[in-house]
Amino acid sequence: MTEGTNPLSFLPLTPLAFLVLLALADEDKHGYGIIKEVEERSGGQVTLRTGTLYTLLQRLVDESLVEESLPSAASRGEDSRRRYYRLTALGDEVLRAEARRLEALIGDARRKHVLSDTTGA
Amino acid sequence: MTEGTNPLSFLPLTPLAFLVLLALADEDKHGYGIIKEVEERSGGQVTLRTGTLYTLLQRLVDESLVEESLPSAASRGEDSRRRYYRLTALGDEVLRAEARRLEALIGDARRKHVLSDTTGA
DNA sequence: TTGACATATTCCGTCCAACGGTATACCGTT
DNA sequence: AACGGTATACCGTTGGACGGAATATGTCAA
Repeated sequence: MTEGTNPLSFLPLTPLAFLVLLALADEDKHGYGIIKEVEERSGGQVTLRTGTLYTLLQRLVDESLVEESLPSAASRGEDSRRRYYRLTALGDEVLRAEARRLEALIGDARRKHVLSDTTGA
Repeated sequence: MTEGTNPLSFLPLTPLAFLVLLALADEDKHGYGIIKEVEERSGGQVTLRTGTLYTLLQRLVDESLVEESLPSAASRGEDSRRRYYRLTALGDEVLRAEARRLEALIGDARRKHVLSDTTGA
């Protein structure tokens, strides 16, 4: 790995990379499934084209944030063309680190009254 | 403006664009000041080079998210080389929209146990 | 008043992620 | 076998970010 294994060295993630890692956080998914999840989750606002997703996915594999996984028992019998991906331990750490970074920025935004303040402070 | 005035059409912002708009949220700043704020706010983690910042700033001006502002009364007497920038009404809307988008994603991350859950749910 | 250093902006070449679309192929249904 | 939906791969182009050099002004001290 050319970037070392320090999660912080991967930040900030591109918006799309964050979306993809987040989509893989709860369960392994195949490429097309990721496209669907991202589009639905954004309320159809973000349209993730195939050219974008598959090259991004390959990049994430190259960076060891994601790895291909053999179809699980649960997915056996499904479309054989599907290639499943899952987060690596490093990918999971990077996702958490980015989520914390964004959480801190949201806090800043609140302090600057960019967002309504839920705490009443 | 080539992109219309719908704030949602600007999303997602690049991580750097979000950082810069957020830096301008509370008060007008000059380029170098933005660089310092972003670096300090990230704990020295993000190093914003001049080439990156000034070209980004110009792009934001072209997109009508930011505009140059004459030095305010408060800043008069300061370094005359400084060029001050402020959010436009559109820029403010875009910043808010992006903050809300990120807030929603942070919620997803919590639901997926990527982040610790502050609500106890 | 000149020298040194920090501040501040501009400009340039390179790199790479994202974009948009096409090609290919397999799936299920009719 | 033909069709629409699913699924991945490939490719040329664009544009934001990168890294640094160039330029110039401000400040302060000797």
